[in-house]
Amino acid sequence: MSEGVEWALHSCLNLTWLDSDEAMTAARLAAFYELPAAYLNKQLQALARAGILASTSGPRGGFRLARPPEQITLLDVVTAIEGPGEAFRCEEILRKGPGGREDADYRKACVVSQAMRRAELTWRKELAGQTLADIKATVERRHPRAPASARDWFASRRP
Amino acid sequence: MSEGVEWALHSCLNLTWLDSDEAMTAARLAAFYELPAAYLNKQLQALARAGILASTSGPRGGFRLARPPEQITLLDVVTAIEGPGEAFRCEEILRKGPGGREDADYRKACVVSQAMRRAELTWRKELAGQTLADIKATVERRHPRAPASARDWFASRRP
DNA sequence: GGGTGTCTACTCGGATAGCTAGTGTCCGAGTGAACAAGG
DNA sequence: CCTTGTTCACTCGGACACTAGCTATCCGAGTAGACACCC
Repeated sequence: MSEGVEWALHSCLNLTWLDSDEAMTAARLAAFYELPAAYLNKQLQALARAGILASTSGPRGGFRLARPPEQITLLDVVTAIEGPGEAFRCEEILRKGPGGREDADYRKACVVSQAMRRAELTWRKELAGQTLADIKATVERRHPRAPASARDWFASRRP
Repeated sequence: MSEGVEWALHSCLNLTWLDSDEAMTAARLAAFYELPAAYLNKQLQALARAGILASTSGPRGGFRLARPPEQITLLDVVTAIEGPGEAFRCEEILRKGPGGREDADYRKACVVSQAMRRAELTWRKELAGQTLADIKATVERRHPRAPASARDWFASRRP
């Protein structure tokens, strides 16, 4: 799995602690974790294309959450970065086998494919069951000073 | 996920239909699905290193299951090919952040990492709950002629 | 005929290239704010 | 003082190199069977 998923999740989490009308620069989000700014920008672009973030150009521009954290699941973020394809992609090798039929859809018929798909479905379901708001709440419960600390850091680094 | 996982799973399934004392050549297993023989051989080597297959060299040599299908889970095969590392590898970017501690283990402490790890655990659990024997039984129930058909094909292609 | 040594063909095993996709960087288009000038 | 036009710094967005890991291939080490030869 791509490294950008971790960056995207933490960046989205940081955005939940901001005023929703305020936009955050990719450069500042990157500086928070000492990440390469240009590359994080690329990942945030993907999130914007997926409708998770809203981006505005020019001065005072940047990224902000496109919808409330309750409506952003971890699966949304992962899918935006990794793409919609499944991790286990059935290439239907049964078709090339002796009893293979050209018209059959082995993604559905193949038992191996089904088993792998079912496992991946539980993974997706687990990720879809956790929203950004849940993560935010858990972090705030365990580390109550984290949000204010992050806000202060971003405020102190304001240009 | 690597393409070899699909090949490995189907090859192991074919091996369940063989007499346990008979070894199957990588070349013949590859010919069954028209796969590149040398590359499949590489994947089977990984399965052998993991203790899933037993390999014997020389004439009448090849691969066979190292233990009964009931004791080989899908997770075993996936892990053998993909390696033991997790798909989401937490790089602990929190350590580089403002409140980061050098001594903390963010793979355990980070809420994001926990959520991703939990999802991946359900995936692993689902894969670990399915053995090669289960797959074999399901295939034989849905396509009763499949085992004999495969056996005949391998027999007809015996050098 | 039976035993034995050699030979050969066959198989795995690891070392070796090629290629796609993830990683990282850069510069340009667009934009909104700030500023200066004029009414 | 207020309005308006211009300028300009700032930001995203996509286009361009670089790297790592997956894909694919090849040849060598080892082995088990077959064969020929000798007793």
